[in-house]
Amino acid sequence: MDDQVVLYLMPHKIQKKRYDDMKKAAKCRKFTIVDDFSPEVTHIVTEFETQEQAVRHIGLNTTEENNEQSPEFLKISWFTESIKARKPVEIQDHHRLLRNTQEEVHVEGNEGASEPRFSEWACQRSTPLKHQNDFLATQLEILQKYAEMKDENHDYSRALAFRRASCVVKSFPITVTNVNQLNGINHVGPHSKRVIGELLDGYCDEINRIVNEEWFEKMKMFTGVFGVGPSTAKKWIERGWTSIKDAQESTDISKDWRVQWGLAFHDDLMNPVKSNEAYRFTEIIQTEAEKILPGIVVQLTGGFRRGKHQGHDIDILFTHPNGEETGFLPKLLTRLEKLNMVLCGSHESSSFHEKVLSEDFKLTARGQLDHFEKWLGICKLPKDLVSGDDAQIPLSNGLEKCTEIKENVDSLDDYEPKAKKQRKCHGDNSPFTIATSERDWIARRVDFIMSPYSQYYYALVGWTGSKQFNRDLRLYSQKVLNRKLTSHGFYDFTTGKTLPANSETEVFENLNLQYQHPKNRNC
DNA sequence: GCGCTTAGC
DNA sequence: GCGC
DNA sequence: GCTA
Ligand SMILES: Nc1nc2c(ncn2[C@H]2C[C@H](O)[C@@H](COP(=O)(O)OP(=O)(O)OP(=O)(O)O)O2)c(=O)[nH]1
Ligand SMILES: [Mg+2]
Ligand SMILES: [Mg+2]
Repeated sequence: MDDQVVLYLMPHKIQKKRYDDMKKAAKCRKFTIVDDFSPEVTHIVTEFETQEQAVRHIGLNTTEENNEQSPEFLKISWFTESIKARKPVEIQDHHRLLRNTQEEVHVEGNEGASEPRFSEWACQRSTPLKHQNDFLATQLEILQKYAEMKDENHDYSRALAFRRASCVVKSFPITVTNVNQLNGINHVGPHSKRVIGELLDGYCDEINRIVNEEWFEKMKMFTGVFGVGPSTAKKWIERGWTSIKDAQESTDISKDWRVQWGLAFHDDLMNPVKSNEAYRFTEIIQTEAEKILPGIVVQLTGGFRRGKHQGHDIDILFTHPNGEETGFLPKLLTRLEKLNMVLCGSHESSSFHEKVLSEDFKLTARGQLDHFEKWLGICKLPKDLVSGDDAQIPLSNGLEKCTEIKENVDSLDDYEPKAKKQRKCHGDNSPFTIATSERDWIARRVDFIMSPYSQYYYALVGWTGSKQFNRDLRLYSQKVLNRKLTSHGFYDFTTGKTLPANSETEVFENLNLQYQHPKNRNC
């Protein structure tokens, strides 16, 4: 009788319910089963294919074989047989996990081919910007958007379904000419198939009716305002408003700073940001950032990092390899305000910073938060930086355009400017007054994010997106690996610990996923 | 029938 | 809406 | 509810 068996059942790749049932079954039969891996574990049971995969997820540094002491790595089949026998059965070779050889294991279903079979997970497929089914994807995303805006009986999930169908055709290797080509492909169900079939025949009534709906046009227009979502947009339509002007002229409009500034600068913000503009702005920010904190890493992320030529904003991620990042964002914002580049914005903190709970990051004497990780706002960018069709406008030139007060700037370093400075808004004038005044700059939505170096590569993956890629990655993490992925890390629900990553590649390795280049994350 | 990404304000 |  |  072998009473030395200590069982560890890895939760990865097992549905939560099934996992709990299995543990219960083991406990019923008086097996010694532990929740977390520890050195006294003798039998590891897992759904992973190979021992190497399992080892990586236990987070064990078992590069060396630990002689007779090392635990057995076993398939689920050993577990089920043991449950049936009501005792641990004798281990045979077919119970053991495979060992990785030099060669990657072949994916079943397409012999000899190098391409893996079409995955049900978007994060396991390549989704480039330019693909084979632009028309179909665009049309399916009309259904997505319409469902998002209708949002009656939880239409948001229907919207998700259409988005997934769209992402399938975006990553499909050939142009779809017959709907039967999508047979057996996940996330393209009867409804999407019907729509695709009709589109291929030249006419889809459902989509036609939607694009001819005035309500849909108005919803798209109003939700295009920064700070206005479907709920507010519906209220505005019910008031009888039909144009942005109607909202701008209203007196009892929301006091939310985002809506006020969003309405005032709607024309500017509707104008898409071009990639050249984003690159140049990033260089300006890098120059200023390095003055404040030498060694800082400045990375343009968001859609531009995925190779998009246009975007609705500029997303910039910062980190510092020596962990000297605390307090940087407030300094950067103060600096940009002195350069007269900031219109308005707001700070967000993070609950994931180790120090945020322990130390007193309260208010400084100047009444400003001195610790935050994210800033969302609107910046002023010189018009020639925007229009400059990649001409040879030197950066300094672009900068001067923003800074009527530039001569003073360098001597202003710790000088408190004039009267009261509002928290969310800059200057004494109203957003509308500023927007309609003569100006040589354009308003742009900007996001700044500071990440501790230990979390940087998770932040980079998260802020590179796309949003749909993130959702899929996070769902995969939860359902397949039973772990939580965020832009701060990759957590084990049971141990509460996170796996470190020192590159984007390592983030994908931790997830046991093929690396996807940013340009192929355009889900 | 249930679940559908995760987080801050 | 789609997958389990 | 809106935003990333
Ligand atoms: N996890 C998660 N990440 C998101 C979500 N929305 C956006 N992100 C991430 C992925 C995006 O690429 C990144 C920047 O957000 P943006 O709204 O700026 O999107 P993106 O830059 O991709 O497109 P854009 O051209 O700016 O419209 O933030 C979300 O709902 N969940
Ligand atoms: Mg963006
Ligand atoms: Mg953004």
